[in-house]
Amino acid sequence: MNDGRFAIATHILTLLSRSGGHWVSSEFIAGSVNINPVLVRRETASLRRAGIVACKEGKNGGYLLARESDLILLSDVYRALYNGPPLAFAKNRPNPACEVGRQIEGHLAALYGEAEQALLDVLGRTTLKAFVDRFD
Amino acid sequence: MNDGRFAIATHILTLLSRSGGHWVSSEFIAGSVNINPVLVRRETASLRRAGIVACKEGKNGGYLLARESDLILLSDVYRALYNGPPLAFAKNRPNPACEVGRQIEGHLAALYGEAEQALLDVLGRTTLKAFVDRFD
DNA sequence: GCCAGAGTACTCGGATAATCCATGTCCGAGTGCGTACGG
DNA sequence: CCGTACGCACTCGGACATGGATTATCCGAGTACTCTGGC
Repeated sequence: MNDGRFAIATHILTLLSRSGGHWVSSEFIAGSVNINPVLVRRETASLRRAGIVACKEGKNGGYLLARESDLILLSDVYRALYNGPPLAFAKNRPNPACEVGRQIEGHLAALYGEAEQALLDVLGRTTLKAFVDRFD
Repeated sequence: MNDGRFAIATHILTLLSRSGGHWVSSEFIAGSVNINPVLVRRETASLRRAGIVACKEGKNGGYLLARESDLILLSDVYRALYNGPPLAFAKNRPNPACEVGRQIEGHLAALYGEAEQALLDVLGRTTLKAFVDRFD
């Protein structure tokens, strides 16, 4: 979560929520977030697969919220981005010949499960609309 | 947190907790975690700055818990590793000319604060000793 | 004046190249043990 | 035989290469608006 992707996604959705139902291009979004338009499309791809945003190609195309902002929970956004396997150990597996190495993945997975659930509880308490309403 | 650093640190501390008060070298730890010894030293450097582990150079040197394992909370470990500024936006600052871009960092920081606190609450409920006791 | 059709402009999506950070390798600093020499 | 001093082996810590992943550039696919020609 602290890799910036959630921040980008939230920024995108905030812009879409304030667009008044108009299609917003990735280039415009990129200008506000101050990143490359391709990165915007990367994130919107995840959000689109999760059914949070809709896209339209061609002239005057862009992105739009797929449903009302008060029906989008920030936990939905989190899940849309991090729906992969729980990455307790990304690359190197611990040494199975070591008593600790053999068991730690399971224990860490349990701990991570608790932690992630707590995170989702917090994010699930806030809708996108509530978040956007905090802006002037 | 999902970058593997916490997993490595927890693994290290588990090994130290089971060492029976003997100094454990970074190379031995690396063998169990299955990573390069330098990465172990990187993490122990953070843990040492936080006063969680002690180190000794020279022959028969290595690392040791700086205090009893039931006095080390997993939240202490988390704070030791991620004590930097809240990285809501790591690299590119949002466009200040945009109404959303100007405000989103603050709103995200508030949200991240809540989320991180929930995480710390979970981790703060478990001591290193309790975690290690789950191993056979 | 009105309709149809092609052209054009604009946008998303994916493939390929460049950049950056995490990882790995190497070398210096420090410490304890072993050994050898002198008393 | 005992004490001291030197040398060596081992370990941490930081500086400099390397590799893979993130980021940026480019090109193709698709859609709506526009302009032109015909009726």
